[in-house]
Amino acid sequence: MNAPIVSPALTKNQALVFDALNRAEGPMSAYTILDKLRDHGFRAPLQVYRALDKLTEFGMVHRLESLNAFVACAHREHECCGGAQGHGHGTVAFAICESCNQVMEFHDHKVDHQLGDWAKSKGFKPSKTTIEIRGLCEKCAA
Amino acid sequence: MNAPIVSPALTKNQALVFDALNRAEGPMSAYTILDKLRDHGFRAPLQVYRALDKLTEFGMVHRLESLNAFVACAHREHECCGGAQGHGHGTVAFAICESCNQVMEFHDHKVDHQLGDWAKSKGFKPSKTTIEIRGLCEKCAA
DNA sequence: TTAGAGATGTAATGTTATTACATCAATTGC
DNA sequence: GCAATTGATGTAATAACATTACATCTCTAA
Ligand SMILES: [Zn+2]
Ligand SMILES: [Zn+2]
Ligand SMILES: [Zn+2]
Ligand SMILES: [Zn+2]
Repeated sequence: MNAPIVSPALTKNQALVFDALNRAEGPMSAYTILDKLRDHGFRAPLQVYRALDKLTEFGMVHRLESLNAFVACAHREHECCGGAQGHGHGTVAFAICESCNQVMEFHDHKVDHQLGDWAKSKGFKPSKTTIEIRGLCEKCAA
Repeated sequence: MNAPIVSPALTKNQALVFDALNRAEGPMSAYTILDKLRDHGFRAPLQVYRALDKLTEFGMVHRLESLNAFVACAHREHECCGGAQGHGHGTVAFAICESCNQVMEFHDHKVDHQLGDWAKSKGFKPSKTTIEIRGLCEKCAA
């Protein structure tokens, strides 16, 4: 099954974590989230990790592998390139500014299809694809 | 400066780590490498991390972000898509089998250029790009 | 010969993630 | 109503990954 099109009802902990990520300006580590939620009763890492697992499964949150951190989903496109991954669309990519920590989430058909073609040609069956560009955003590169 | 075309002379520790990675069938974590090299005098994680840093800088080793692990470079292509990254070629991508842990390293012009175009259009200056496809290799998917 | 740069050794610490086990709450079937 | 199941939660302990700090050591260039 793919992730549901409509966001599922969140549990209390999931809602707290999702809210924290939405308020944040950039990605946060699980332990940073934990610290932000201590006032709301969070005491242990597992409370955060469990919520993040579900939110990721729902496609509402993405994990940035090169940062060991998490961001709320920011994609604004229609469903496309439907596949086994993500929010019912194809692979998501991220551009991460190493100066201001801003993250841009985007989806690129051509990249997605090209990687899909490569996989097909090799008989490789993708389950999850990570694309992360580290560098400097326009503002910070100036 | 880009990485040198010719591999530089390696220090003793760098050579030991590189050799361990080349002998390995798949990616290894820094601590796994440490354990393999205890007989050769390695005692602390930092000895491994320092060597890995240099080898990565030389383009002889790649870090797999989604695994927190390292592989010896396996690319066999000519220099192309020259850029600020890697061994004098463009971005490298990896397909990682979650069943047998085999890793395929490849370079795809179209993907590279497409991501480069996206960056250009946004004024983003890439320093390092990570592309990792997790899934099942042909053999394991059968 | 001495000052600087780079490599090394070691210990301690910091950061990220998981395992194990107990408990609680909502749902289902009887 | 009342077990049985399922999923969410709480807590502690531990595992896995990575860095900081500091002391040597070696080579080389002035
Ligand atoms: Zn998204
Ligand atoms: Zn920036
Ligand atoms: Zn390579
Ligand atoms: Zn396989």
